[in-house]
Formats: sequence, C-alpha cells, structure tokens
Amino acid sequence: MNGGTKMSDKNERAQDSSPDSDFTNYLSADLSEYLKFDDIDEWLVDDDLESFVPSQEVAYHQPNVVSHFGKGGGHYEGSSTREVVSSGYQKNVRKKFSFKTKSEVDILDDGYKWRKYGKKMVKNNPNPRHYYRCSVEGCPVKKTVDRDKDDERYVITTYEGTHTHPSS
DNA sequence: CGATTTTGACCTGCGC
DNA sequence: GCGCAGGTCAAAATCG
Repeated sequence: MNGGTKMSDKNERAQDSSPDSDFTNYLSADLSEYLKFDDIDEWLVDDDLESFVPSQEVAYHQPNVVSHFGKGGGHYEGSSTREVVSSGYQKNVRKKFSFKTKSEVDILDDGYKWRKYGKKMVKNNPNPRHYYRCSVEGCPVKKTVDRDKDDERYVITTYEGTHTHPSS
C-alpha cells in the first residue's frame, strides 16, 4: 500500500542514465554452449564455439544495442579492451549481453555478489525470471536469469551494465 | 546483527 | 483509453 503515495522523488534509477562506459563482463563457469543475440526477440545460435575468438566484438545493426564479447579461455575479463565497433552508436548505446549456459542451477558464480531484487513469471515460459542486481553500490549492473522455454536444462543469463568495482 | 531473500504490489511502455 | 507484459521496489522474514 505504498504505491499511491510513494514514487515521489525516486525516478532516476529507472532511467539507466549510465554513461557510455565500457562493458566489462567475465564469467568463470563451465559453459558448454554460448548464445549471443541482439534482443529478446531473436537469438543467434552459434554452433561453432570456435567462432568465439578472444576479444570478439559483436555489433548488431540495432541502433541501440551493442554487445561486446571478451573471451579468455574460460575466464572472462573485459579489462579495458573496450572498443565499440565503428557503428556510430557508441554515443548512446545500451550495453546488453546475454548468453545461454547449460547448467542445473540458475545462479552461476561469476565472481561478483548479486542481490536478488525480484522474481517474475514471464509468459511463454513455465519458469520464473530472476532479477539480480550488483550488491556493490555504484554498480549499475543488472543481471536477469531465466530458463530456456525450449530446453529447460539451459539457463539464459543476461547482463546489463558495467562493473566498476574490484572482483577481489 | 546485518545482509539477503521472498512475495506482493505497483509503475511504465507498448499494442490494439 | 484500456489491457497486457515486463520490470522495479518495498517491507518482512530468514540465514549466516
């Protein structure tokens, strides 16, 4: 019962006004398969894992979506090799990175601490979607985890934002 | 005790 | 303009 009277002076967090910072994402899990996409509307499946060369930049023709890849042999670490592809959208791009992982658990340890802030049941999916946010204050990084509706054994993790705190 | 999780309610955007 | 879907926050409960 606080909706009607709340939301009076809080409205900035909703606007991810995060500047064009470099997208630093890394993972340290036993990923068997990867899946990159540009938006939730379409997924681009890559059968060849070899296609994921180190520091691979993936830029889509989307005027608002640019995914940055950084592989390091099992250990991701987007140090600072940020290099937005010559798309001209590096001015106002939304860093969104998603991948599919074959795991039994939804929460994969990526080295950072995440605080769950919501769970929602999305249509077209018998499984709920988990919303995570970085526990570190100042980290506008958000993570959403949901299961593949076609393959329940697959977990889709979507990272959004940029980590700006030490992992260790 | 503190941090985190959990569930429900509520808000926003888009579609029709 | 209303409805649906998705996304977020808040208070309380729980765990370490």
